[in-house]
Amino acid sequence: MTKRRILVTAALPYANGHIHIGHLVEYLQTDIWVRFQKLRGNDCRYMCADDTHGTAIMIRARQENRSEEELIAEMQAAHERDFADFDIEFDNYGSTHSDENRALCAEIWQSIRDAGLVKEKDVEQLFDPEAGTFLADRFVRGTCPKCAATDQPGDNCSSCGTTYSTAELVDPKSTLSGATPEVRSAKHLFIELEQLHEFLNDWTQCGKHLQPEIANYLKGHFLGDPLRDWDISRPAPYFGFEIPDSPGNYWYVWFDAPIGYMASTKQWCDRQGEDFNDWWKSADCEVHHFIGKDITYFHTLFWPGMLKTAGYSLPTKVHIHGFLTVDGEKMSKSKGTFVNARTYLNHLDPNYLRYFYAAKLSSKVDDIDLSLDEFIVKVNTDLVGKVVNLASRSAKFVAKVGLSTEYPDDGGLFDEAASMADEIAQAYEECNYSKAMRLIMGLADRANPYVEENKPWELRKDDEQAQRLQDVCTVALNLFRQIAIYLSPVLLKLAQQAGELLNDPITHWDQAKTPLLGTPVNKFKHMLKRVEEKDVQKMIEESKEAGEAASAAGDVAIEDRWNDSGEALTAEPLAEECTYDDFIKVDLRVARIVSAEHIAEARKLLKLQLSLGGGKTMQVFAGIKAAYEPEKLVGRLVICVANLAPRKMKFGLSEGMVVASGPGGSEVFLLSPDDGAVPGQRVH
RNA sequence: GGUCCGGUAGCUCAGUUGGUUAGAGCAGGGGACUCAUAAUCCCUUGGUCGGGGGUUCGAGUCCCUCCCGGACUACCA
Repeated sequence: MTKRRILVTAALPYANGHIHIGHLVEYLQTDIWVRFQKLRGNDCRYMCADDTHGTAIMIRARQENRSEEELIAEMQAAHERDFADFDIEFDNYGSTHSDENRALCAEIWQSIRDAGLVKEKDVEQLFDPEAGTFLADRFVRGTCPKCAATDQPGDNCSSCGTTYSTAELVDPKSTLSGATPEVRSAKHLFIELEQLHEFLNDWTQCGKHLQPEIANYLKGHFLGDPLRDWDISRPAPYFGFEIPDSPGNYWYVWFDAPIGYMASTKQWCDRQGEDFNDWWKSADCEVHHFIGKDITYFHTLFWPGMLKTAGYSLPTKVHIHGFLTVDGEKMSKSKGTFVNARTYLNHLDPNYLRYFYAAKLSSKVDDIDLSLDEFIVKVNTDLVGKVVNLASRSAKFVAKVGLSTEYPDDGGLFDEAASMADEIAQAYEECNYSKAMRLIMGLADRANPYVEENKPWELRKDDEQAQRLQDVCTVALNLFRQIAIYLSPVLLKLAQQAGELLNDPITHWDQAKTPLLGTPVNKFKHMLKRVEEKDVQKMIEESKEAGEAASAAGDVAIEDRWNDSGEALTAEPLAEECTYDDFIKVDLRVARIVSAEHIAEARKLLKLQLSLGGGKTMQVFAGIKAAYEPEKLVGRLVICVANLAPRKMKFGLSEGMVVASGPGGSEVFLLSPDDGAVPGQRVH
């Protein structure tokens, strides 16, 4: 087989936060793939870097009163430690804030200019006069222009869900300084992606570069219409690279981040004496990107467009994975399931997570779930009970004599496992690790009965059976070694231990084809501890404490025996102060729901008739369908906004709103007055 | 509402181009063994393959339709 040259990247972690177990899905998925390729003898290189630019980094550095460089250096060191401790091994780990990246950005930019893809447009954006900076959407909060909810983010309303531009916000405030931002016009540079539409259509739809569901998604959501211009610049001040031919403007972080893949490769090439063009401008070299589904659009439209225009290799494949849930839910700081890599390492062996993720990952974009109970059971039964057990139950019987010099008759077990090498390899190659793990565990399931049937513990009692004993253990240890080879992309430590035990290092996939014979066998050393439930709990507890500390930071906690989580407050911080006059503008009334009905076509809305008493009624559409059965609402009292300007909705006129708390969906909680209140009473 | 992906044993899933009585691991029940990290081995309970139609000699597998779950995406006062 010819040796493939393969360049692999994982998405660059942002320098604004620590690595957590959600990130690790990707870095482990990629690391396993790279280790597999290397084990097969391919010339495969794993490149990554910290993503360091953007407003968020600039702001944080300011808040911490230090330079951006200091901040990103510290974060990068932390990232690299976390990765290394999870046995994630990069051939080069760089930074987007590097000379190599700056040079490559300039070169690619020039190509894009030369191709006539760049145009200038004025953009109105909010500017913070006190902080002296333009504000990205998330640094502005204000009143929703549609529903008048206060303290809403700059790009969409968390109350009514409307999306809008920051310039449309009513009474906007900068979250940096609290100042009222001014609308300022600034020149921005855009890439006219539409000029590459036909190319992108072909590239995304040809069936080779993307998973089918992703190709479909792009076709449905983007490629059906003209592609929008991509706003690629940000005016100063901005932490990043200034655009050489446009002083005062900086490349938007999403321009220079993927180029960071190349810059990291460049560093490696310079160090190794390799030719950069062999990796990025060669038809003989495959380029594989591993990313999460959240950044699909940058990697499947902009990035191929940039590479194409600049004359570099296009990605051979973009492998896209889903998100991690823990016990079926989004990771949650208050539940302690938002676990940082370091917190995990404080309590558990990284190999557990490597194996568990491998057992769960497929080539689909589906989210994967880390069920903590399943995690414990799976790791213990598969790795300890089935795999390691094979070695630990047979090694000591041959510690003195070593392995037999001829491979004994094992009923075809070894050959059978050897013949599965291609099928297992294929599963790894396709990123279908769950299938690979299933096949490998099947081998362990066949190996243990062999030991059982041949009873080495009885053979050792009879000196005349010494040869037979050695043979049986030779078989068991060779079956164990085969499994360790197949698992070595996932569990390199186990492969190392197997190599040490049998005095023959595992370095190549094909070692699984030939039994190991005649080598000495070392004293068996414990290979993998069982997962203890209490350690998992301690990890969750530590994460929970960290989450609580973060949300309580800045607030003086008074004694609170209910110990309510700070999550709700964090999700939706307090609005700015208002006056009594402001408050009384809103006429809140007690109302009785006199009818409530489903609207078949509406997913979130119920149609309500509210009575304020005396025959006065109002029709209200409320987004509570997922939380309440209409028949259970009829008759109850609620609080409504009675003087809200009526609004025409898809299903009719809504004349007010009922007030409720909660994040939305099925988590909506209507307010009720205490007993005694009657419809029509005003809330003061 | 649109697009896409799923719905197979209590749980996690496998079921190749439609082809014998639908499988595995785990969990549950019973037994055995003691070399091994209370690991292992044997036996065993358990499924109208989401529902209903259709195509076919034959459907978990193909077609239609409905129901349910998830993801993305409108709208959601």
